[in-house]
Amino acid sequence: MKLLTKKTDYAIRILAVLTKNKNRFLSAREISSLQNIPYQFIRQILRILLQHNFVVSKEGGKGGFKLNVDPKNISVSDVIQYFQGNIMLSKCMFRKQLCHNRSTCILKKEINRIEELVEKEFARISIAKLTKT
Amino acid sequence: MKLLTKKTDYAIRILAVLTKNKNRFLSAREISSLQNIPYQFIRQILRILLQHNFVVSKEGGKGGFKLNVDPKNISVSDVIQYFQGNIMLSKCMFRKQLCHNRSTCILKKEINRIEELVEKEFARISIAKLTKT
DNA sequence: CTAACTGCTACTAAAATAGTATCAGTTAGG
DNA sequence: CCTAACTGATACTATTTTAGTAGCAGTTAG
Repeated sequence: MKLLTKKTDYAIRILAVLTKNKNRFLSAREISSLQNIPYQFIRQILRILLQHNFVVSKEGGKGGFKLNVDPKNISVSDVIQYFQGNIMLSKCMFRKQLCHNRSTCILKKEINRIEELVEKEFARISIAKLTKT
Repeated sequence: MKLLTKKTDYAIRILAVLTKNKNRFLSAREISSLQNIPYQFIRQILRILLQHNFVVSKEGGKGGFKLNVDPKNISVSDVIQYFQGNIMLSKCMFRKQLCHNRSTCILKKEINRIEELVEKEFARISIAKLTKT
């Protein structure tokens, strides 16, 4: 049961670090060494965070990344969305062949219910909450 | 977010079929065609179910597998245990390097909490419940 | 005796995750 | 106006996990 991949985990940690340094640009290199995340990997993650406007960037010397949203308004499930795809993806792939099989359908229903539960729980955890001392 | 692997999913479906045929031995071949599960794959899964005494087997012609427990007493999380390993495995792998980083620890704590929640939910779903018409 | 079974071991294939390399373009600061 | 320190973007490779296969030895009903 791996709820979060490393990418997601790193992304959250990056956002947490940026939250603690709201007012300046942190370079990929800097965050990488602060959090022990491989440099090239962090660059990839930062680009995704950038694309989804979680952060803004500044190019050139002394450039880097800065938070672009209120950490109260980013939840772990928002991050999951972009790094692991939609949290709710099991749409009864067995429908055609197997819905005559009642137990399969019930299982899918239960899984969906639990996935929703997980999603809600992650939605309640904001980056702000994680960085609160 | 994939809560169940195919192996687990199949295992549950196998147990459900066996529940519906409590009083006779079903061969791997039979279950395979009933549930559209690849034959060799199902054999693997059945062997694991056997090793953990979920089922008993009979060798030779007309042999096969039969449920060995009360389906009320098998939960989805029991099955997960054997096919996906312990549901609760994230033991703060970052402890050494990162627990000075408060946010990481809080995240781990939250993940653990959610994993526990998932485990409890799956524990409440028995095979009997899944096969109830 | 043999076809239909299971027991067991050891594979291969495919997909997802994790991590790397590299080049082009930007900019602060000497 | 050069250059070192940056980001933008693309395209890889490596590792791990999941999914599925092959095949032989031994058992048993008929």
